[in-house]
Amino acid sequence: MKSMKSVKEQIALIERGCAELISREDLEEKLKKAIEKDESLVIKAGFDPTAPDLHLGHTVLLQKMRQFQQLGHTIHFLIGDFTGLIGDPTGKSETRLPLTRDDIARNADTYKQQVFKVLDPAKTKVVFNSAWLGELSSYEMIHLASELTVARMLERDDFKKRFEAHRPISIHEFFYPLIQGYDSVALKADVELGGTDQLFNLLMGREMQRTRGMVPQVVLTMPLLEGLDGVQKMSKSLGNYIGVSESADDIFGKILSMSDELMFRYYELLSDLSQEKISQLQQDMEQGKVHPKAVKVQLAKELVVRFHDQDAADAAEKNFEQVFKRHELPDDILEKQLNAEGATIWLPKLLLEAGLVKSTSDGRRMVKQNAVSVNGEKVADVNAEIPTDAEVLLKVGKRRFCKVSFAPDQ
RNA sequence: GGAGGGGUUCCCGAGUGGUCAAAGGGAACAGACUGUAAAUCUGUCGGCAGCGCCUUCGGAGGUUCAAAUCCUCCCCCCUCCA
Repeated sequence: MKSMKSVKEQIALIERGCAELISREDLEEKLKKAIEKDESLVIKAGFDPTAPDLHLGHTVLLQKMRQFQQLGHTIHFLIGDFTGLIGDPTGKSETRLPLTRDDIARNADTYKQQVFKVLDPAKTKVVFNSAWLGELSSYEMIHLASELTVARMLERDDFKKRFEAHRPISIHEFFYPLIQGYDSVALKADVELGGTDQLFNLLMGREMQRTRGMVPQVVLTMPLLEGLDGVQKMSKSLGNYIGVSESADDIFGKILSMSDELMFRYYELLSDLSQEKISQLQQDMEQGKVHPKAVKVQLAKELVVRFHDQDAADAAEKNFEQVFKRHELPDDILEKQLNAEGATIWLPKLLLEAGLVKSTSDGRRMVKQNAVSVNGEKVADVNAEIPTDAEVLLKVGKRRFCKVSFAPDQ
């Protein structure tokens, strides 16, 4: 811890990109003490155990967590296996299925695998809130509930809206913020990180710590990253996400296909570039000094490097140029072997079996829409028959390829 | 416990006996134009050994030549009163 930076330097770094810091004075105080005593702060961030499929939206938070690690602090990566049973109240949350011990262990492994693409494992403690929450008796649980009033709960925006709209709020949903707050007590968290939508829950931790005479945690919220549609927040269920485990080509392609407007949002929230450099890029682009696509490529490469490596990023770029700019074939095309059941095969059927369309009807449509090519030649005839005596190269739309070979029918 | 409202294809949402695979919008997909950007225009948007046929409108029955539409029972959701 000898090399810990000054309070000022640390705060400057921590504040960057954040939505809200509550409060700066508290953080200063905590950092000062940490430096004096040569200790690291306990940084808490909670994650839902049900969807261990991290996407770029999560990494906004992870990046911030990594910064804390670089400053010498310890991350407590909290997997809300207990809270997961409740489900964060979203207003339309379905009843969660109870997770088994095995599920949780498996999910935790997946989490680690993905999280450590960003975080430093040596400075990360993975913890489960069932460890302490599972120990609470019903008496203690009810006692916990007595700490807060309904009116206080209704201050939470989401609850308030639902209450005013006469939409249902289940009692158990009140426990979510309560329990999340209690987690902070149990962990003795110094700082808790979360998305802006978590503000209420994060503040709850502050409040509950204060009630117990602890120095309340500092709350740091990060903006929510919009999904590829540019409107709704990135989420797996909306299908507008880029997963950290996706292939280099996919990450690259998805970044390139998003709107220019959105690109700078991604720069701000995801890039390691300094704010000044980002502004410079934006300015250069607006003045026509740089092509928007080049700016986008830079971002795409930075992210591919982060989740894969430099080689993968270069390859992805090369592949991309090859396929979309020069309309050539990608280097690695999915190959499939099918059984030849006759001398020829109906094209829509072939597309289906190659996995390029979801039904023969879909295949017919694609053919009709002039989206299909066989061995480089567009085929628009719905009744086309393809000979099964040679390998065929299929292409549907701009990015779906498959090389099919036929095995003699048994 | 009582009263009322509602469940339609991915989403919103029309449709109250045939002309309904079901209006309209959104999303999505494909084509043109591009930078796999935006905007715009066009088309598609249940399935199928292959265009005519099959299955869809919460579920199960029924009436009818004909049902998303009418009847019966059931399930689910919401609101108000208690």
